[in-house]
Amino acid sequence: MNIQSQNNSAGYISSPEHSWRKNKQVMDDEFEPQDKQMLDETNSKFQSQCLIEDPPMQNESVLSQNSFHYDELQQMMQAEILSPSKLLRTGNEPKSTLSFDIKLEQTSIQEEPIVNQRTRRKASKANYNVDDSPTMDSEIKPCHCSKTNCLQLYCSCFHNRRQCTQECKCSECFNDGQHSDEVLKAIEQIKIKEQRASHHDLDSFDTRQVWGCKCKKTQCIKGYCECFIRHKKCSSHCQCSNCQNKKQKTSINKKIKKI
DNA sequence: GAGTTTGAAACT
DNA sequence: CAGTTTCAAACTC
Repeated sequence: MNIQSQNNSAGYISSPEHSWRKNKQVMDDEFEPQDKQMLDETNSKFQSQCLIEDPPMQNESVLSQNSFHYDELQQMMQAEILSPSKLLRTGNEPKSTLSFDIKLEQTSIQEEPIVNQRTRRKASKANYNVDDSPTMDSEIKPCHCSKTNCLQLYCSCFHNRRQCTQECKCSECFNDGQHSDEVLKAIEQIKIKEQRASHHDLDSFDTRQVWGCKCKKTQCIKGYCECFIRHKKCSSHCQCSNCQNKKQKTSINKKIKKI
């Protein structure tokens, strides 16, 4: 078994162990106790194979999920800056190769070709991938930021760690490849706040991750709800009210039969 | 397309 | 850490 290490959108890499933990959390939310026992056995085998067949990570500092390494990030950003800037783009060409692609090449972990690689989930609600299929960067909708210089997580482009494009209608954009210092500072600040808050062990820049909605009025059935947008059922992580997007208790046997 | 509503992000 | 404000996207008309 060759378990692919997954990159996240901040340029860090989730280990197979980390992925397994996330999968287990999903399982804990989705299945009945009797179903979980069956899956636990399967997961135990899976985890054992991870431990046996996957070599130890070569560079833990690089692979650390939540650590922030300014020098490495700067290297990545510099590489990113080398890509065509917003001013040179036509809007039709593929957007710049993202920073984590470069990081992945620095590891010895086997990777899929970029074409087939599971790309980062789109960031903003408008940019969420509704069918959970791989998302081409060029499919990400442009932002319309007017006040944040595209340097906060409100900005879908910034959140996905990609430069704004000519299609964006943002004002005074600093995420255009010409303001790398500002971008780096913004990322650093977010990471620092993330570490202070420690609300979760997830990465703010990993937009594939869902850590629960807090919908109050829309019953989690409108585009405001991140779970709904992703065709995910709300889980115990959510703090929503009057939710109409909760999972239905179904037997795992039905799910297995489908497989 | 303008105005309103919404929930995430940021702030206090 | 709970409440408030700010923000950009979703939504409505």
